[in-house]
Amino acid sequence: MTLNKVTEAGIGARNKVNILAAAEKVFAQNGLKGTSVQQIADQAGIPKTNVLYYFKSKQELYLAVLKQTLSLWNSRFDLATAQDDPAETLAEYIAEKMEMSRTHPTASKIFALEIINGAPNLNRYFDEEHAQWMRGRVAIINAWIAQGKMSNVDPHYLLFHIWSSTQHYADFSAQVTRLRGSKMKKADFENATSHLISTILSGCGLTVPAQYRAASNG
Amino acid sequence: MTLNKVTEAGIGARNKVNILAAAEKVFAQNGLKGTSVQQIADQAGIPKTNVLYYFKSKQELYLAVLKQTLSLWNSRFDLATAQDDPAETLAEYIAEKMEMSRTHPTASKIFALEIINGAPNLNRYFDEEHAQWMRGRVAIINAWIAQGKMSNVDPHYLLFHIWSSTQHYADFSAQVTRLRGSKMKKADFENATSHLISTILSGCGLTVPAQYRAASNG
DNA sequence: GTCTATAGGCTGATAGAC
DNA sequence: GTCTATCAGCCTATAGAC
Repeated sequence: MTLNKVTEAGIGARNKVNILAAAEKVFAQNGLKGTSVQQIADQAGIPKTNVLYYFKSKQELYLAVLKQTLSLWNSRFDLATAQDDPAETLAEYIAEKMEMSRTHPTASKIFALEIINGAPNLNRYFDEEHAQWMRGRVAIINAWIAQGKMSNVDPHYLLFHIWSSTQHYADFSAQVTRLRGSKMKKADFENATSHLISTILSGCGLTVPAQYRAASNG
Repeated sequence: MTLNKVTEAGIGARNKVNILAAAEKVFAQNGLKGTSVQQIADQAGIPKTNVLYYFKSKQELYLAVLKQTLSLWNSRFDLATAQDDPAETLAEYIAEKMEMSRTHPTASKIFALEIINGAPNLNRYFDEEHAQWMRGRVAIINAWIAQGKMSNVDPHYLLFHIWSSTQHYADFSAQVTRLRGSKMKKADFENATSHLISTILSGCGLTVPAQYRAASNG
C-alpha cells in the first residue's frame, strides 16, 4: 500500500515534470493563447488527454509553468545590504542574469510574453513579492548613493537597464543569432557579460572588480 | 466613372487603415497565432468578413502590419559616417529609440513577439536589409574606434545594448508601470533617456553632448 | 493511469444575397 | 462594398471503457 503510493507518486511526479518541460518549451514560442494542448502533448510525446489528466486545464498548466519560472528569479542580490560593495554586488547580479539568459532562455521568454500581454496572470506577484523586492533594492541603492559609494542614478532606471540588457540575449536570441551570423556560445556570453558590467558600472561611477574584468583587456 | 473609382479607392484606403490600426493593437498583445480575426474585427468595429474582404487571410494582414512596423525603424543613424561624432550620433540614436518606445509601443511589441516566436516571418528582412544595415553600422563604429574617438567596445554588443534598454520601455511597459507605481509620462521618458545616454556613452569612453545632459545635473 | 470517443464551441475562410 | 449563412477543421475539456 505504502509502496504502491510511492510508486504512483513517482509516476505522477515524473509525468508532471515531463509535461511541465514540454509546456515551457511550447509556451515560450507563442504564449498562453497561441499554444494548444495538442502541441504540448506532441512535444511531451503523450496523448492530449494525459496532459489534461495531470493538469485540469491549459490555464492551470500555464500557471504552473509561470510559477516554476518565477522560482528561478532568485539571486544573491536579494540578500544584499547597504554595507555591501555596490561594484561587487551589481557586477555579480549582471553576471547571474546573463547566466540565466544562457541556461534558461525559455523561462525568460515566457516571462516576456506574459508581460507583453499585459501581465494578466502576474497581478498578485507584481503587487506583492516583486514590488516588495523592488522597494528593498531601491532602498539599498539609494543608501549606497547617500554613502557616496556610487554616483546619483535613479535606482528604477538602473534595475530596468540591467534586466533589459541581460534578458535580451534570451528573448531576442533569434535576432542576435541572425545578425551575428552564429549562435552565442559560452565564450560569447562571457564577452557580452563583460561589456555589460563594464558599461553599467561605468555609468554608476564604479570600477569593475578584478574578477569581472575581461581577460582580453589585460 | 473616374469619380466613382476615386471614391471607391478612398473608402478602401480608409478601411484598410482602420483595419491595420486595429490589427496592430490586437496582434501586439498575443501575436499572430494568439489573435483571431474576430478580435481584430471587433476592435475595428466591423464584421469579420469585411476584414477578410480587404486582406485575403490573417497571415496576409499580419505581414502588412509587420511591414508597416519595420518602416518605422528608420533613423538618422542609418546615414551616419565615420566622419561623424560618435557621442552626438549615439546619443541621438538612443533618444530616437526611446521616443519610438514612447510613441509607438505597439509596433515595438509586435516586433518583439515576432522575434520571440523565432522570427519566422523575418527571414528575408534579417538576411537582407537588416544584416546589411548591421554591417554598415559595425564598420562605422569600428572606424570610430580605430580613429581613437571612442573606446574599444564590440559594436554588436553595443547595438544590442541600445536596442534592448530602449525597447524595454515599450515591450515591458506593464512591468515598468506596476513597479514604478504610475505610468511613464513624457518627463519620465526624458529622465530614462538621460540615464541611458549617460551610461552607454560612459561605457564607450564618451562625454555626453550638452543638449543630451539631464537638466537636474546642472 | 491511459486511452478512445465525443461534446460543444470557436477558428479561418468562402458563397452568395443585397 | 457589406452583410448573413455556412463550411470544414481545430480547439478545450469531459465521459467512460480498459
